[in-house]
Amino acid sequence: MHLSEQEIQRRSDREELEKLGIDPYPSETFPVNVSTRDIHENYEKRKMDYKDISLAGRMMSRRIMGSASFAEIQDSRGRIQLYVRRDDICPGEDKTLYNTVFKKLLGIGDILGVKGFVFTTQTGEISIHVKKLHLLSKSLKPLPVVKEKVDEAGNLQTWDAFTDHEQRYRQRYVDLIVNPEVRNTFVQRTKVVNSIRNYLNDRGYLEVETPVLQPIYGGATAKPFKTHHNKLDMSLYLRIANELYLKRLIVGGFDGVYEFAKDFRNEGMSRFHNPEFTQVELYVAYKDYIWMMDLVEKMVEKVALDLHGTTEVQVGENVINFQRPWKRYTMFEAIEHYTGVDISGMDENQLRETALEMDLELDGSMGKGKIIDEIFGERCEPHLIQPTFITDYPIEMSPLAKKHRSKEGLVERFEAICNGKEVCNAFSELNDPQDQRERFEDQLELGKRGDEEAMVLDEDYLRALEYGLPPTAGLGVGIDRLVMIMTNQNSIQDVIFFPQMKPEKKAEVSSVQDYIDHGVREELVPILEKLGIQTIIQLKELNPNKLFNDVCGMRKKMKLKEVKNPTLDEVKAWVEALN
RNA sequence: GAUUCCGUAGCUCAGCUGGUAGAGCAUCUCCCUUUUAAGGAGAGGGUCCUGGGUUCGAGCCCCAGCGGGAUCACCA
Repeated sequence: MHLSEQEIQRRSDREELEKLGIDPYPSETFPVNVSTRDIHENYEKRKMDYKDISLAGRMMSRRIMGSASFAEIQDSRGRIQLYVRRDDICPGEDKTLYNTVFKKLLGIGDILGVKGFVFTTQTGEISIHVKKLHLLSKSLKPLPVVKEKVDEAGNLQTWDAFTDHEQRYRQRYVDLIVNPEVRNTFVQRTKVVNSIRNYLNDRGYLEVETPVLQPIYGGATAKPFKTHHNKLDMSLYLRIANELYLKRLIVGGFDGVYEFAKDFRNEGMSRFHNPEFTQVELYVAYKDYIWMMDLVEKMVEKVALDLHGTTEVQVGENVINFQRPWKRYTMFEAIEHYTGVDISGMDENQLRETALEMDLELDGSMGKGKIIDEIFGERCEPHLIQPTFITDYPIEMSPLAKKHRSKEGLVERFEAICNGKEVCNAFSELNDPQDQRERFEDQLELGKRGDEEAMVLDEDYLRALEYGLPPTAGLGVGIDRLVMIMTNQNSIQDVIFFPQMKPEKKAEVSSVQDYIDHGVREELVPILEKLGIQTIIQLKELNPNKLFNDVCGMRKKMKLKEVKNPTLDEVKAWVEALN
């Protein structure tokens, strides 16, 4: 493994610490009695309470000014400045702890425990005057150092920010250490989930768990991930939704169930799509979609209030206001409003023509429902910035929703659209088993026409419906997208800790032992590595005379006086062994 | 999957028409009793993503690949 200069330095610092009898990874607990946030919030009010404090965290900066130093330590809540004076942490004659350990062997990124008292410096910064200093964990990787300053206007300026998306997502731990707003986004994410969970629990709905591995996937139109169970020797699918299982539970007699579900869809990725994502689905017996619209409005309004204390949320250029009531359009009204065309009476051919006139791309597998969905998705959805309910969808695109009580060809379904994207989907659940069977059969037909997302027929679900599903309202809320809006993030990757990425490629590198086994003296290995040789195989292609010269030259350049040069015969042996 | 942009030191980024690689921070050494992104002085640090090609000569030009971003498509 190739180590950078700084990594080698840190490994050597670690060894020096051990030689001084300091365990770089001690096992004893370090008692903490205060957080940085507690100090910042309460010190001014209750100064006497902060005379004997104990705090742990990661050292983020260090400024040495002779026999006194300043450092910043970061815990899970924030940062605070440390004031470390030589004669305080080294009261006796031996000044090693300050001069050697603190000034030389510790570094940015190390996790420290400190004991002392809180005070305010001459420049007015609340700080900890350190009396005792403990190393709790030595960091061997240099941390990207981000400097920040609040200017007179109150704006946060940053220098050398850690911004590379690939590194931030692959090494989220580093992202979290150096970019505090990232941590905050994820705290907010959990608040969104808690807010919804509390809302639903307060109404007496039961949080449940249903299978992730499903023999028949269902509940949505999407392509699944397929896997295999060895002992049962059968195919299983990672769920694309949990809808059908939750409704089985309503059949079983629960009157309100919900689940925060990780769902998996084997489709494209974008800033709105990760292969695994989170939805909360809720089913409530003896209710309909109109009732559910009220619930969504109240619940999401509460989420905004819980997070921000207001119903208004800044999202990109827009301020989105979640205050009830939200606008409501039927799907046909929305299309007419944004395109001027009334499609409510059209058959499939007329719809196809209309869509083509709007320059939309269609393919042969698209039925009536998909075409309408295409028109809506292209011409209406992007315009819907403020939260808006779209109701009464065509029956063809909603195989699990109940027929509309009064409008022919439609179902009792709504979506809430916000910032141009769907954030939830709900309907009065179809509970007529015969109708449901026919809808599944229509889906099979679509599947035969080439629609890869068409649903498959689930006999067990139909059997459950035959026992009788009460009238039920169902809801799915995309948590990732709701969090994106609530936290003003532009990409789903910024609200998922570990978004899916291609694996990092590992460069093939021979180990020192590989070289020794090949007859290369250990002390010569760093020279070969320095010459850019990664694997022993590479030696095969080299001219032994040139390699001999290069090794001797590099030994001189690296000033390795104690290393004996190889002989030409030695080098020839390395190369010939491979040819 | 398509289009397009990007990949240079631990981090952020320069690098001209092709002429053997630079800055700030970080690191190291020395000096220094309270500083506010930054105390002073000095030093070291590079597979210029990878592999081919063109050329006397490639970080730069051409081709292929890998990884990532953005937009579009599919979708939530």
